[in-house]
Amino acid sequence: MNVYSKLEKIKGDFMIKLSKDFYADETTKVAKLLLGKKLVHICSGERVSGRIVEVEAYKGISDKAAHAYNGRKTKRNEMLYGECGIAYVFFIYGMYNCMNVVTQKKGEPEGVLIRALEPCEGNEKMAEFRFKKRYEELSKREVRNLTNGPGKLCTALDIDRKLNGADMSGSEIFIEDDDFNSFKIESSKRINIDYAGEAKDYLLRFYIKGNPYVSK
DNA sequence: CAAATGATTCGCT
DNA sequence: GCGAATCATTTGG
Repeated sequence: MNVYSKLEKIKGDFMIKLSKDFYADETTKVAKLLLGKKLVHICSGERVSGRIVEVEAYKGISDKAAHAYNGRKTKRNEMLYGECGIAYVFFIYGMYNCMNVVTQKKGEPEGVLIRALEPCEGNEKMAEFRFKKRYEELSKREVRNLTNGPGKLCTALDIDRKLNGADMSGSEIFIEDDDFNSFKIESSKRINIDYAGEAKDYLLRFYIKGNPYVSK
């Protein structure tokens, strides 16, 4: 399977943008493969990006924690039912956005929640979006809290519902493989899904062992 | 440090 | 109305 659509040369390094095919696979497998990849949003022509260090798999119809559990389909979650490789961005707790990438085949409403990033490029823009300050002015605590949670990373990368349905292989928001592979994967229960019955105990959260930007 | 609490809006029942 | 795939702040040790 050719999972790569494009080879791009940026700042002297080879970056490979993940194509739609990458996301067509089984959700848990895609979730683990996304660890170490780089999420990029082009903001006013500038690359703002972070390495994916924490994800959760949501297994759709059979998963009590998933928005599409039992085939539930609404205006809000309809993106999950479409083609894979699409962004599903939803608004939560009155204030925050969370971002998923849709996986598997059309009609299989599954996805991977991006839960934390390690900042890579565009630190000045991230500092502005998150704290309305210059990067140099951030406290140590603010630097550590730039992108270490699903709502935080959306604020830092200026991701909101205007990107719901965006093609993740397009030119505005996408994920790159830059061959970062030197890490161990840990798994755990998913976060803040106490309502989900037996599904709350599934080990569908994956993160890079020891990475300081994994959410607390 | 950990635990508790308030913020604030949308989508669905 | 109510609860939500969250976070910042405060409080107490």
